[in-house]
Amino acid sequence: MSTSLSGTGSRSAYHHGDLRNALLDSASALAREDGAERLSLREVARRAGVSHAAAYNHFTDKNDLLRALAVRAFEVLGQRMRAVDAAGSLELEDMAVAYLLFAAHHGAEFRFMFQRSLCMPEGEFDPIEQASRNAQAVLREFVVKLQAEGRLAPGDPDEIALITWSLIHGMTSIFLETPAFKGMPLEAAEQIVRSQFRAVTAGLA
Amino acid sequence: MSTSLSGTGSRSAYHHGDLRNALLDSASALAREDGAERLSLREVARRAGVSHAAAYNHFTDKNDLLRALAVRAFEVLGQRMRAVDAAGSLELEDMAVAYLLFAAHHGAEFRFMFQRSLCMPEGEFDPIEQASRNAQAVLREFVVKLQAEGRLAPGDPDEIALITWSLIHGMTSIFLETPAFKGMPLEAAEQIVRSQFRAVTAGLA
DNA sequence: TGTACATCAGTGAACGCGCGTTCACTGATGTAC
DNA sequence: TGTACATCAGTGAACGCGCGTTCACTGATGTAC
Repeated sequence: MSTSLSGTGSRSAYHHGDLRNALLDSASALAREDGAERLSLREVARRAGVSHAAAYNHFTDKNDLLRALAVRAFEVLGQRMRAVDAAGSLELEDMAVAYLLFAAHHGAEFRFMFQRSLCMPEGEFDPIEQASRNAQAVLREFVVKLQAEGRLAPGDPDEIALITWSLIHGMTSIFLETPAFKGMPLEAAEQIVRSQFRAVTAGLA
Repeated sequence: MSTSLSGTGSRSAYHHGDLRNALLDSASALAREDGAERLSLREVARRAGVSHAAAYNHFTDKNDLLRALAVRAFEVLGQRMRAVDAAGSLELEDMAVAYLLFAAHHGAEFRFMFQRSLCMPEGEFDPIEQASRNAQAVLREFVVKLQAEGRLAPGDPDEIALITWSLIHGMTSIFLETPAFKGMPLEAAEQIVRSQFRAVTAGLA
């Protein structure tokens, strides 16, 4: 994601090739280092090695960039979850772990994904909301599959997916935010999530 | 909390009486309205009806004010939890509900309490960490009491308190942050927390 | 293959703004005698 | 009870700063002929 779309690197520095994604990468790295709320567009551009005005060729304004960051993150999350499904998993806990791992590796984006006030939507159409729904749809499809396989009790898949999503999100938040868990090795967190999820799934099966 | 400590209101506007708490109240209200990350000291003072320099008679700088906000919030949370204990409760779920209600009513402070980057401690001594430990100590004492009463299996109370705290915090975070749950009536959230906690306690008893 | 030109995607100077912080000041209050 | 004075807790002007955004510009690239 941090490599240029031009691939060859033959583009001159002047015409960057994929400045849009490079800016998002810078924003993500800076958010990780300094905190999401201290992000400035000028610093993002500086880090991407470009003048601060250059960003306006790719985003209408600062909020647009931040929103794009959240949208791109939701797309990556969706990919990770789709990969779990495609790999033939039949366990909800695999989805939960995919979510956990994504959050652990993209803690900075995570803030923008769920804390709307950081990049207030302003308009009637909220692209982050749409991206969020797309990711949740992956979980819904997975729930439908598990029901078809008899791994999950029948019932409104929307409702089950919502509850499951919330549970996954909540458990992940604990590991990201609770001071006592922050330094925990990822493998240990993964094991806890798995055992909790087995208990829950037993209840839903 | 928004009333002056002087009580009588006889103090002139010039000598405010309890500007320190008034500033914290303003900060809390503004954080709720505009988002914690957009808080400015000048706006806080403006809202308290005072010049922006006045704040420096009560706080060394902006971060000091934000830290004090988090500390005060932890103290209130501790009081709420102590009240549950003092009322003779023998159920972990009562503590969980107290936590949930506190968070629901103090969502703005909640951010400062757990998101250290908003008011970076800077120094060797972190007053927020201390305040946090004080609040957690209340839960620990409660766990000890439940164990003495035979309501909870014996075991290291520190460990049990930590797990319980994390669970409470995680569940609360779900209700505060997950879009699907944000608009949920508080009573409904309370019922969910209670039923979840009964299940967990059954496992720990 | 060369040339003219439109377009794309950068640059850097400039703007106004609100911010955090400092400062000399002053009005209000409390205390000593 | 009055007066002198120290202290407390405000005021408002001023500072420098980094920010988001705009602008005229220009270099690099792609296309038509």
